[in-house]
Amino acid sequence: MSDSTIYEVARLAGVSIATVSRALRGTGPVSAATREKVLRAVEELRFTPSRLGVSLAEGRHAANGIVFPDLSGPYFGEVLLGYEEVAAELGRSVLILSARDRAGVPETVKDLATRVDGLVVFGQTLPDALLTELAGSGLPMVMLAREAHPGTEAVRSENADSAEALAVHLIAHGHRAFALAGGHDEGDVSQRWTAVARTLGRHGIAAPRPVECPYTVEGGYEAGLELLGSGPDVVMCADDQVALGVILAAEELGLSVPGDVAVTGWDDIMAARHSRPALTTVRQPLRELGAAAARLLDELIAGAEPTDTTRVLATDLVIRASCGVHPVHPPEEP
Amino acid sequence: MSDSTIYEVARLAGVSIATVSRALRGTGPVSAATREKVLRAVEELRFTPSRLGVSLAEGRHAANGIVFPDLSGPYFGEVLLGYEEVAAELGRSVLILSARDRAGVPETVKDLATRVDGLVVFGQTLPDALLTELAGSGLPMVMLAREAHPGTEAVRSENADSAEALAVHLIAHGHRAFALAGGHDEGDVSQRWTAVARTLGRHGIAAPRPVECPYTVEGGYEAGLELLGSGPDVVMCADDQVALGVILAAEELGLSVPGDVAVTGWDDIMAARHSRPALTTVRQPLRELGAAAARLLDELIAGAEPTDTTRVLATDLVIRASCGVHPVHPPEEP
DNA sequence: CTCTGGGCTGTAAGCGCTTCCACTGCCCGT
DNA sequence: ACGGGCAGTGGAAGCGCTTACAGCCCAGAG
Repeated sequence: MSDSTIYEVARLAGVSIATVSRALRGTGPVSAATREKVLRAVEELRFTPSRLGVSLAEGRHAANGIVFPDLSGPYFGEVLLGYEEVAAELGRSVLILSARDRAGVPETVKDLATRVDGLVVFGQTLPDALLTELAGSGLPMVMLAREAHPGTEAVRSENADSAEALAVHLIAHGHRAFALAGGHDEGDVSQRWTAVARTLGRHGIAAPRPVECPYTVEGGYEAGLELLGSGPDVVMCADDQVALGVILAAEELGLSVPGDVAVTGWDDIMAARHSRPALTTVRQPLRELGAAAARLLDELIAGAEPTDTTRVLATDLVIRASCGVHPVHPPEEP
Repeated sequence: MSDSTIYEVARLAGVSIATVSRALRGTGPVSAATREKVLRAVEELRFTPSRLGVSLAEGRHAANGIVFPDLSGPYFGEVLLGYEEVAAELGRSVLILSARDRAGVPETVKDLATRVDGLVVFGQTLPDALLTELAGSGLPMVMLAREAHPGTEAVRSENADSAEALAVHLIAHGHRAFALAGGHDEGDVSQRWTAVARTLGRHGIAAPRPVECPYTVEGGYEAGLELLGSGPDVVMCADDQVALGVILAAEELGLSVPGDVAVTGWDDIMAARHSRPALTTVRQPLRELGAAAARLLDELIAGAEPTDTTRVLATDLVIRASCGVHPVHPPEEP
């Protein structure tokens, strides 16, 4: 952008750059006549202050970053949207970074860190050592979809209670042979599996070991082919994409859902509602998750001390057809 | 980020900042011993050069922006992912801006423009006057999902041919009473409707006026309630979300899809494949769209002159159940 | 033994802006 | 009539870095 600088504006207006700056930001006294001259010059030159100069002088970026894993799908998009919206309201630009190539990630993230006033980090995207280093350097950070790391804040949605409620519901359906699809290494998911295991245990049901798979439709399909061989009553999945994949696998194997096997997801992505059968799942407040992170980050940037606290957002159990047919099934609002 | 500066590194290493800079970037000769000292100091201070300083001195940001409309849904997320991936490969950070609140958009975009080396702009997100001003200021720009604006490059996916193919397919199904859901004001969509109208005309079928609606499930639902009253054979929708909404509306009205009315979408979002019935649609190469935009932008930033050219990416007609039952319907790969 | 040419370093001039400080008038109180 | 105060303004010092440009020293050439 071959933009004009504050010097050209000052020259054209016949004043000093200090006056231009004051006139534009409304800091310090400027006579009406002078302001007028400055504004005219700004108009004529189509001057917009260089963010670089402003940031360097102000010592702040008016921008913050968000780093998320490679995963595609609707989940991150939604959270990102909520995040960007609030950040924009707070006058901050948003830098995104997808930590896909493990190789250069630490450098890339550190570079990102010098472009922003604060950072939101998704789940287990970054190694703990790096988080510690970043937090230690005084970078305001908010963790998303996991517990707070020392020196940060965190927001996640509720896991254990909803998982228990879902398990209880499935048990009430008469399901006894459970299968779990989707690894348990990630913070959020492992909390759910733990709660499920506890709940099943209380009912005298043995908790299965989750079958690891990528959180994609393809991953779910593969896991489904493997799982369904043992003839479970129900497959609980780490997220909706996995569940959709499992349903495809069931179809492939000639099994009816929920007739032969029930399937549940997590997240309530758009496809969950439109799938056949419609997916029983747990709705996460994705936009709110992003929005809350943006607000927390803003507080930290404003000077609040990190409290290592994890905020928990409520979820909704969404009962649809995939977990077993219900006597009454009121239509959803569009 | 209370990071250390190059001065502290220089002092600790006992050299000048110029030497530190040279040692770190490998520009200019530095003795092995000195380099060693510098690296040790960098290590000890955990020094990462401030992007602000570097950019100001280099006169480049190593970052580019992307601005998209308010719309949520899977579409933008996918494109964004493709964009970010390539941008990262090219060593550029990505700033995102959602142009939702019409009020401050010009200022916000201009501010964004001073943070980046180039900009990708989605569809009709920004008024033409603003595009002209930005392009006129020498900002490298790539338009996405629309024709090139003077002074820019553009990438979109193919519209007319696929729309015609889809219309021909529907006619072959025996459908005659067509309805169109989703406004025609946007560049991409209007190209499709034009092609559909032409095709229908060739078959002596009157082309209907598209019913305007937001490109969301809700919008499609409302439009569906309105459209389905006149008993069309088939509803062609501006995108998959609208189509899913129309299907819900049909369900609400007790109509079977595709028995009573066929429905088609556009984009092939994830939900299209899992919906009941599975949606006949046109697959857009979303990631590639974003990736191509990133590469084009990089060329412009590297100094290429804008050619006002629009690249067109091929699409795939995806025939599923929603347009009418087919004798043979091979299962899709997961 | 002097001269020359590199190799290696440091000095300093920006890059575009904000803001502290100093300075000039001018109005007002006394 | 005179000093104080303040609105209005310009000068200049950074903010953290890159990069000419210049200087130094030493080896090899003549």
